[in-house]
Amino acid sequence: MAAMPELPEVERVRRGLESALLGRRVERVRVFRRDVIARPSDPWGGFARARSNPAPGSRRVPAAELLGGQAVVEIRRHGKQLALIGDAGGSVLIHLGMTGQVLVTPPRVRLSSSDHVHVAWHLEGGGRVVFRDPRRFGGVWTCPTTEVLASRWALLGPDALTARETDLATRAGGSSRAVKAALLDQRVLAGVGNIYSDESLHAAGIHPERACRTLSAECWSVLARAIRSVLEAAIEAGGSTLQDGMFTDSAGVAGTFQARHNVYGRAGNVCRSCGQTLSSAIVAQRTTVWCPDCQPRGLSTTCSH
DNA sequence: AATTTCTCCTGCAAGC
DNA sequence: TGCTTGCAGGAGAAAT
Repeated sequence: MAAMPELPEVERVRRGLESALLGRRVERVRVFRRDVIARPSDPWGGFARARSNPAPGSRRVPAAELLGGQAVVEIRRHGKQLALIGDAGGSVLIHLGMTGQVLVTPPRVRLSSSDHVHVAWHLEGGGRVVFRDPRRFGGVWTCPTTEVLASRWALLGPDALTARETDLATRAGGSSRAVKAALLDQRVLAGVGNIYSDESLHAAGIHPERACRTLSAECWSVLARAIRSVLEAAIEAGGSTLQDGMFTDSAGVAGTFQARHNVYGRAGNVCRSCGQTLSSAIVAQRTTVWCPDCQPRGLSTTCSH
């Protein structure tokens, strides 16, 4: 029901920011909520930040640390994370969490923290980029150098858009966990969340509860290909925007891939491939939907393809 | 050591 | 109609 930015949605945002922000200089930065900002060097990488505004003892973040006065020279993405690179070498890492958005808005639209806008970057010559996130599972991390950014991203697995079967088999192959749990683990594979794990497993014909160690090399290969093709199709369709859908790209445009979901959100409906009723259960703490015919639970070491 | 469960937060929907 | 309850989930911390 909620709309979660996974890799395709973040990639749409990245592309939008590339056209709106690249080469532009940040004139002024406004911070409405200090507690969404941290540094990778903060305790636990700043993830366990205090939840009050401002957090007790939290510092005022210098504008230069948030790209103030700098031109944006590059916009990168790894998995679900986005980074704006400034011409002084520093960068701002943004994670959208569940309900985060990065929007390019006209300067005259009035903003406040009651709109859940937490940070606003005013651009030289007009225009503005804002980070808003009602549920505040997302956040902003300031990285003094691209090395700091790279070291943080090194904690993640390979980007799901380019990951190969050997990446998956090496990082998860021997595990007893359910294959869905492995796909959701960002240290295994970066960028896949609940929607695209279910869609990919359906496309690959693999049951979400199959233990990783029961998957053959052939299965991992089929799965890696399915992940890439599902993500590519989703990017092409502008990502998935669900009913209470927070997700839009940086211009506020919703995606259309939700209309092509084959399993996510369709429990009890019929499988579009075979007509069987789709099953649902909690797997890896997430609502999970699959087709009992297309994705046999079987203990065999081959997938259904 | 590996894996599972709990927690954070808000808005929407279902149920009485 | 208006309240309460439940649910959605990314990812670290805590528990197993």
